Amino acid sequence: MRDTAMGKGLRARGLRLTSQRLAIIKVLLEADEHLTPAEVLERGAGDCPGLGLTTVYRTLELLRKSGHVQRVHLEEGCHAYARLQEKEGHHLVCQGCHRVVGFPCTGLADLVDETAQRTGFSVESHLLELVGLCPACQESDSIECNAAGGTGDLPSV
Amino acid sequence: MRDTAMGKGLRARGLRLTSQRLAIIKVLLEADEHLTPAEVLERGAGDCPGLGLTTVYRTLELLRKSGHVQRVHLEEGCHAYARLQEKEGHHLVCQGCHRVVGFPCTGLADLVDETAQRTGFSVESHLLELVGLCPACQESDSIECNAAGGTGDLPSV
DNA sequence: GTACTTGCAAATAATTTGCAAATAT
DNA sequence: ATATTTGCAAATTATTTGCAAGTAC
Repeated sequence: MRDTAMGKGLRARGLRLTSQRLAIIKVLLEADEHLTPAEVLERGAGDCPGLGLTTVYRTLELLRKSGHVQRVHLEEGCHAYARLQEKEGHHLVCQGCHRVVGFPCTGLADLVDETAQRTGFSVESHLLELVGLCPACQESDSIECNAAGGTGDLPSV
Repeated sequence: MRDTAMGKGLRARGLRLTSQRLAIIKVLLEADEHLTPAEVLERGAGDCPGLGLTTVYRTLELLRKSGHVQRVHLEEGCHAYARLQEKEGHHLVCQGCHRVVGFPCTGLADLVDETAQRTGFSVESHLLELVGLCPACQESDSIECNAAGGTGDLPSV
């Protein structure tokens, strides 16, 4: 863990690599899904007994600030975390198993430019999140392995 | 208010148009920014004294389910609400004054299709939010009319 | 008249902070 | 050796729920 991008990222900022932080990084690297702080705690406690929720919150925030982890925004229950998996990470989230796959945001530039021109806004960043079903969850008859449920009960986007 | 899309939307669902709901709808229609439930309460209380926060939460949720209002996701302090302003609403949010402008998501289809093919996911919906500065806030020297502050202190997307 | 709504108060859940003890470097 | 980090407990903040009273239709 010490030599991962996350580990190096922390050191580069003059931060210390404690056993707690290493355990949290390990959890994030091994997870395919987005995780809440409580879930990170649960998994991390395996490697690091006595790990505290406060530390998890603080470490996730450090990793977010150094750009290694990103918040995943969900209609219900916001603020889960997932690591960035490819350059320029945006997230593709599975409704069934919560797996998160990153993808680059190429192809968005035109839309952003056009919108910026039309509105006069200067666009500094963007958040793009696709929601759907991963191959495995499509097969296993939709949402049966599900946890977070649907998005609502009427039309939306 | 009774004849607005929001008002009709509620009636269409067999819901009643109470003074509280009308006041909340008015607040949303008159706001250019995204608002937290507490802010909606504060403004709505002008028209409807005694309006309760519980009612605001419940009404925003009803409007969200009927597709007239959407949650705006922010890195810090998620879960503000803004009305949908154009078809297929996505949001362009001003960091300075929190104004929210909607825009249609045309141009995203290719990216979505390509990503779906590459990953095998079936994509059911997406969340796109652009963040930047509106024309007014660009002039008045960036973030001076600001409230929510920056996004962090290191690189990100 | 009746079913839907409201607002209060209380319950829950999520997140942050103060601080003394522990620890990485 | 020392500044950073931890974890507890407590404080905050956000959101939800039960329920009797009120109200739109």
